[in-house]
Amino acid sequence: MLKLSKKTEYAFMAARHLAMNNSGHYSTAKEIADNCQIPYQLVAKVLQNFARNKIATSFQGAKGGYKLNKSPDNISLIDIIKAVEHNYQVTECMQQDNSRSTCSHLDCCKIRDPLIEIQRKIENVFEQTSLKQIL
Amino acid sequence: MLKLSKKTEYAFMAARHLAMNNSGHYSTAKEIADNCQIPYQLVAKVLQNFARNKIATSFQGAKGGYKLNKSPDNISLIDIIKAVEHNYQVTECMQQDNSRSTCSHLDCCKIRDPLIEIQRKIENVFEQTSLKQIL
DNA sequence: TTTATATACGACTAATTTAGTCTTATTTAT
DNA sequence: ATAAATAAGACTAAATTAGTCGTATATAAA
Repeated sequence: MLKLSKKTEYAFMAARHLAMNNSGHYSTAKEIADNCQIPYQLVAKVLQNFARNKIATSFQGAKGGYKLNKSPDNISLIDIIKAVEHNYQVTECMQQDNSRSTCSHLDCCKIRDPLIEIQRKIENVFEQTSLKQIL
Repeated sequence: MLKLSKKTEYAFMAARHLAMNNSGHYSTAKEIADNCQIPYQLVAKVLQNFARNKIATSFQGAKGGYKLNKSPDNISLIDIIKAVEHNYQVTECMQQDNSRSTCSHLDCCKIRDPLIEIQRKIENVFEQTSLKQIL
């Protein structure tokens, strides 16, 4: 429990790679996959998510690739997480697409509200850590 | 990702139930299962874990059950989590039974050390929240 | 001393989620 | 044209999580 998914780990690695590339050319999915030894298709999707979420800009075609939109100290880990994870809430009943009413534990479950506070604190940890800090 | 398992949710609920029982008799697995609408066998195991980890004391036989060993403000959520979850680390490579050498990402993976710090902060959130706070 | 009611616990199965692959379309520099 | 890249959905495999079953043991009370 509370384990980061590979998707998030790969996203951190890919973001790190993009942040450290100052060679002029755009970083490609293949390059990152090879360099970090992670499956090509997975990095590719992570990078597509970065582009969709404005963390990076993509350039299609030959000599294409990705570059970060902001400097690493202006990108927080929560931005990266939110870009690749559909749901990163600590409990199911906190997930956006779940209304409270779907909880099967009814009124017995009084742990939801205190857990929301915990969720907030954990999110804060990721929000306060910038990409620069993991370079 | 970062989702608490049902096991942990059930553990929080069961601990809450134990904490609020001042009726004199020991709380049984069946009672908690019925009251909280969670599968009997699962609560039973959670409670067994509580007993093994000295969070609660068990009494076998008829009129048996469980009672907490400490007052709710002296039990932190991390105690409860550690009692029921074998591994609660945020990344695989942080899990006790994994040495660094098993990481397939080799030296490319520089995210481990910063994540250890994040792990520490998250653990801290659970450590600083007592059972009393979720009653 | 038998019965009913509990915990203890390992083995197993089912369900869900996560990880990874395959395929096809589109874009663009050369 | 061709090669090299992103874009994206459908699919499969693997792993984890959730839940069940069966059996042993302990104990209060009839």
